[in-house]
Amino acid sequence: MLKKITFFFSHSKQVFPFISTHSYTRQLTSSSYPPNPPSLNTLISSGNLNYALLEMALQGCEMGFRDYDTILNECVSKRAFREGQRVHAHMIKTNYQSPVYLRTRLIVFYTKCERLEDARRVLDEMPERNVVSWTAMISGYSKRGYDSQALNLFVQMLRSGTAPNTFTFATVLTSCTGAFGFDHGSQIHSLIVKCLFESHIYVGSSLLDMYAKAGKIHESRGVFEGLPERDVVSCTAIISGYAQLGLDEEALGLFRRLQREGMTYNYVTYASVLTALSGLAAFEHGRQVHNYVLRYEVPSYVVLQNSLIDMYSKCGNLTYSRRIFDTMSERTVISWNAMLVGYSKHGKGRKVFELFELMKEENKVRPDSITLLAVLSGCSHGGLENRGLEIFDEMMGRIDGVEPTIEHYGCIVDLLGRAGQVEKALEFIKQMPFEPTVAIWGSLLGACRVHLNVDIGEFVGTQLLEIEPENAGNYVILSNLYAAAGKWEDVQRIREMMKEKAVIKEPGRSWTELDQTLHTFYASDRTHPRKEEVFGKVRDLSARFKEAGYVPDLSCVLYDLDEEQKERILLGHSEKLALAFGLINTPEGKPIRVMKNLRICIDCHNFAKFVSMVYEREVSLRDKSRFHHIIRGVCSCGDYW
DNA sequence: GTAGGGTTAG
Repeated sequence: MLKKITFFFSHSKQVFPFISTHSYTRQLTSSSYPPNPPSLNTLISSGNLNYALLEMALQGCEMGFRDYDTILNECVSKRAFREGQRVHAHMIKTNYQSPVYLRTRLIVFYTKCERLEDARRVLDEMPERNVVSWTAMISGYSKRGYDSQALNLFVQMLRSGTAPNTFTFATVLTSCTGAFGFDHGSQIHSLIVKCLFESHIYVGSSLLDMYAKAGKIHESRGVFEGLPERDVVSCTAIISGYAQLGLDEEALGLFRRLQREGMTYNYVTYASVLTALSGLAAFEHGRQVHNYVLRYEVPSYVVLQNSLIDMYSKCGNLTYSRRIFDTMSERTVISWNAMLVGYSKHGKGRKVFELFELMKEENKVRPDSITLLAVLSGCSHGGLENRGLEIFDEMMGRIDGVEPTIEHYGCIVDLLGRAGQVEKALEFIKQMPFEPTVAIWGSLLGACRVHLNVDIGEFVGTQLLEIEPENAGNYVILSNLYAAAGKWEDVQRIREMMKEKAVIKEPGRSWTELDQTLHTFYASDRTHPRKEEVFGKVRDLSARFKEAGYVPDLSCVLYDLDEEQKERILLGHSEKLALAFGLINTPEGKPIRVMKNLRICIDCHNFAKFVSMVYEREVSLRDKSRFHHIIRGVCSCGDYW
């Protein structure tokens, strides 16, 4: 199938008007000494909080509503916790009867200073509350990620008979995430409809985002299309909804449509567009976005740089990623993680380790759970088993360190399995404080296949088929293992089981970029306009490679067919079609880049090695989880993935 | 006095 992404940044002048930054300095003229001592409000608004507080104390001040209001406002904007606390104490000491308005300010003050318990105490002690005080507290919980507290408080608010307003709904919907997000969110949606707020732009964008995050993209789109007006946030929310679900082409298509319709965008929109481009590995398009972003320096520039690091890495160009990383004036933990993950997925274990050391040395940003995942997986794939184990032990032993999750344990299973220590990996699984997941069994099964451990492989495979009988991939790996061990009866048995139970979820799809167009191929594709030419090329390649020693791995086909038919199926694999297409259309010596939506099969991996040897081409193949850089028949993955 | 979208992994 031919999918062309139109060159959607071609009208740069209208689309991205040049943004000039004006800076001007305002000379503050110093006035003569004031004839009268400054009033409390003047002191506060001049920003001299401490002086204001001192005045307050010295005068044993009779503070009024306006004084408290102004000073608390100042404390909120400066996040001045100690000072605000003193103001609160002053209110209590002088027995000031705060109105709802000021108590709400106190709630906001405490939530902004991340003192949720203090904020809640203020709310709980209020003699009367209104919708704003409830919403301020709900918002405090939501922003800090205390979703269940936010939802509980929302329910309490409803029970108290206070009607939510648009602020409340827009806020509380952001806490509808995770396992029950959709249940809560759709109930709240009903309330919104009843209150006639469905068309409200803030409520609507929060609502469509809730649906998108729950994976209900049709509902999300429905809300979006029903909005009477659109703005940058609602447009970005729907685009990012598609992108985050991996519906990259849809995200870009919608972006183009909205762009034609005159949508405005900002750095968040760019970040979402980059996510979609990364998914497609659309290098040239990504580079264009980079060009525009360079002119779009905003305070959140670091977010965009993080997206760019990731985009270049997912497009196979780590050099560009590192260049951005090195020139950043400020780095967040995400910047480090994006770079570390990049090295790790490209199989560059030593680079991962070096960068991690640099991160610790710089000591500006604390490693988090994702950092450790990247480092452990990098060590595992880069042959640095001992380093990986050391880091894991260190992590377990430290109080201030990262709490190990099941994923971290999974990395260690992978690391041991990859190093050939299959028994040790099994022991490790048995001692974990977690129930093993399908990912963990799957990783060990892969190790059993590579290291030909049929006994453990059988045990692991059986566990896996029980937990996840519908996943066709598990049958394939187990069958590969039996085939490699020459146990043909078992291969037959697995094939029968698969026919009975397995569901092939997603069809294999590969694509390659040529002249800013993505050419997509499905297995045994009959839709691409140049299919005859491509199939012919694959057949030629196969014949040529056989002379050089290529033997088709028929164990990758689980259908009950004769050998000739099996070979025909193998030759129709989408990766081979995309590789052949790349060979036809690119000049000699140019690296070939192919992307695949699933994991690459053993036979195609081997086929790609022959492409690299016979044609002396570098082949870069990105599958679902990692890169395979193949040079002269040797793959960066070390034949283990 | 209260509000919506974003970047790393899976």
